Amino acid sequence: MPDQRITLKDIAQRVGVSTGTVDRVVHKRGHVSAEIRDRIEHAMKEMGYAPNLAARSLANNNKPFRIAVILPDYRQDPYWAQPKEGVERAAESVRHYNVQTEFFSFSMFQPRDFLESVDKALESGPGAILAAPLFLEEAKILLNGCQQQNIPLVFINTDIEGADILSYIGQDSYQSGVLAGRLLNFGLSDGDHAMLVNLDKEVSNARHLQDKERGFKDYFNGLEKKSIQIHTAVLENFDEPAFMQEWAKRQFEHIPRLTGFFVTNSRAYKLVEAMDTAVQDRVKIVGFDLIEPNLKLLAQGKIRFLINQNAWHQGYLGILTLVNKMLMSKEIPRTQYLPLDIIVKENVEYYLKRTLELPMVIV
Amino acid sequence: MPDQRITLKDIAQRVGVSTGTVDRVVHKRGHVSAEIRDRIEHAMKEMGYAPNLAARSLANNNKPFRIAVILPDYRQDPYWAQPKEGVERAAESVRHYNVQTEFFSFSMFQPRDFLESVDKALESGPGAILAAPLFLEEAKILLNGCQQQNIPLVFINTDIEGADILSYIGQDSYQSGVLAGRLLNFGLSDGDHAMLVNLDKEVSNARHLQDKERGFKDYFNGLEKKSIQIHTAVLENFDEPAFMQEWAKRQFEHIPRLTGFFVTNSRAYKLVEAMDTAVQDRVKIVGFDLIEPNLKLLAQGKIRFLINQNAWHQGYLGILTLVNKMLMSKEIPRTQYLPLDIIVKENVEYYLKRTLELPMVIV
DNA sequence: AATTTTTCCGTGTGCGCACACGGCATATTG
DNA sequence: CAATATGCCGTGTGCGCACACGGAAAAATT
Repeated sequence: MPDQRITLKDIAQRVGVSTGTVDRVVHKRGHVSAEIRDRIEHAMKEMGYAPNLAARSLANNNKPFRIAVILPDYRQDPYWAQPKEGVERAAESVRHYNVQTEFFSFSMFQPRDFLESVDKALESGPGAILAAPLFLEEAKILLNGCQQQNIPLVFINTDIEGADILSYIGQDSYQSGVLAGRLLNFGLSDGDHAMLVNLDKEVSNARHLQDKERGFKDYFNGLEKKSIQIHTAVLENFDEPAFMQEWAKRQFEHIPRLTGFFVTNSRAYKLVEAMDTAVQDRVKIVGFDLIEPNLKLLAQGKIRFLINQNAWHQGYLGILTLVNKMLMSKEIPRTQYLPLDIIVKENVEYYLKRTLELPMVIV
Repeated sequence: MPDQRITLKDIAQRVGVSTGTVDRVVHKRGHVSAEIRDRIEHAMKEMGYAPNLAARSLANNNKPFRIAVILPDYRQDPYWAQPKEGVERAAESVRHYNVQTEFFSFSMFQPRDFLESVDKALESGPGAILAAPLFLEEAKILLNGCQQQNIPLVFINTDIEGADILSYIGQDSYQSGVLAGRLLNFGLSDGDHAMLVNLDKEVSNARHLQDKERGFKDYFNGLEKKSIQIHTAVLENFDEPAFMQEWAKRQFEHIPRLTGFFVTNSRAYKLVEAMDTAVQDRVKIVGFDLIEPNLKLLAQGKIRFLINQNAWHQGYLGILTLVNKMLMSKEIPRTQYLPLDIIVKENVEYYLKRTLELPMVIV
């Protein structure tokens, strides 16, 4: 590694031009003859020039970079507080670069509300947009708007196949289903029944839920030694305790050997609440996400495993990705899968801490 | 959040002094009257001053910050390639700050060699030191040296209780033992026997191995429903296949229901290699770390679980911690526990990727 | 009281980069 | 051929901070 950093001036001296000319080449701002441009580019390669990002950000410090963040309202679902906090943390740590964030929240079951937020966000004339595109059709409006105004866009939580975005940050839904199968399987015996439970309202419009289901079933189909029968349920009324309890009771009557559940989103706690205490201790449940009600049940042993979707990091990385691209001119991969953390009572502590004391210098 | 960032100049104008005076207060360099110092400090709090780190690093850019890195030779043990790579990656990403790293490797079973590296490192006059203090007694020499020369020190992998260092970065050894117990327990039935295996040469001098053992045993002692008997083995000759095979054979003769193993470091693969194929498929093994030979056996199902010690991140965070402290004046916690990632075949992929495509911005 | 020392504070420069501005050539036009 | 336009390039300034330097005032010494 080179001992001394190469600067614009070094390149300029080597080629015999001024720093201004080198700068024009670096930023492809034209007004440089082809010959000199070639010589400069050649020298940059040869000497291994890399811009000093600190200096660059200093020189750019006058103009703010505003990022519009479109996320569901966290008051409707505690899950969405996590990406929000990640965004805030990231924003805090890139404030030196004059990065500003503005939130546009929407009601997570109302596509129209999402569209409204999209409009507001676009009208605010942002330098970039970070969004969780929960609704497939409505997300296309957002995609169009960004394309027309040439605004870079990052998706978190939900990807849209073929969408022309800067990057998707989230998990591999299919594989998380497979993993859930594997984890649930630890607690099941040959001949047991397991059930996949969707506690959501837009399942048919939510690709990632379908992917999880596919992965889950594929895992059990691939088993050789055991035979586990899989059932599926979609419950849109997950917010009505009476209904849920009635439903749960019926399931155990119909399926005596029903011993495992996989809840495909962060609402596993709602399933637990629908069961009698005795049943809670008997069944094995695998769910998602480190939100408060789930954590409590994990500690009590009523939820066996949680898979961490790293929602906090989705927000955090989302902001950093945009900053990297727009301010640092770094290349960004189209898909950034976050790990599928397996959480049990014995290791949960360290995942909770992590979001608080993250490194501050990030690279 | 304030729209416009507060600068030294703002403070200076407000108080009615020059930026130089404010700067002296910021850096506690003295030569400022008590009254003006108070007024400046007051103004800084009131206006919410935070230094522009980019500008600070620019202004400091002339003097390199050299970090000496004292790690075991990775050619003796693939595990140690991981922190090394983490260090290199971090070094690469803070090169803008004129940070330089120099490696001083030592033979991991020879305390004398460690001391030699310590001497060399100290003589090189580094701005900070990152070390893995494998040997308790010898590490104290390092501690003394750093204290005398006032060199900030970060430990990874192994902590030393009460040591006056900037920070320890690694895992909670005790808890990783508990977690290993929990994971192994999935595959054990009432009456089974399990064995904790130390494949190492300095066990009595290695606190973290003892902590893991304690955690592991505590877990099984706390079980209510099952009764699992725990055995312990220390094998210093883990590098002699003939010896290992002979040893393994004897164990199964003596303990017919021996079905689970917990290998307390990254050498689980050496245990597997000591067994017949049929036995390999029957026993349940929990080990540590995502190194090549382990990964292969994990994919084959011959290792059930790996606990990720996040060795790569230990190196990575180690460097960032020092940079944060010394160049950014950030406060650093004495202990930075990394999560205990549970790795199975179904989620291993994302942990391997993560080290390659980490975020890139600097703060 | 004159000098020296000490205390305290302002000024100036540079870090590497971005970009506006202006100037010198050469090309274009009447 | 003069006048204007255009392409190319150098110069200068500022971003916010760190720190060396020097000067003025106050304190201590002779």
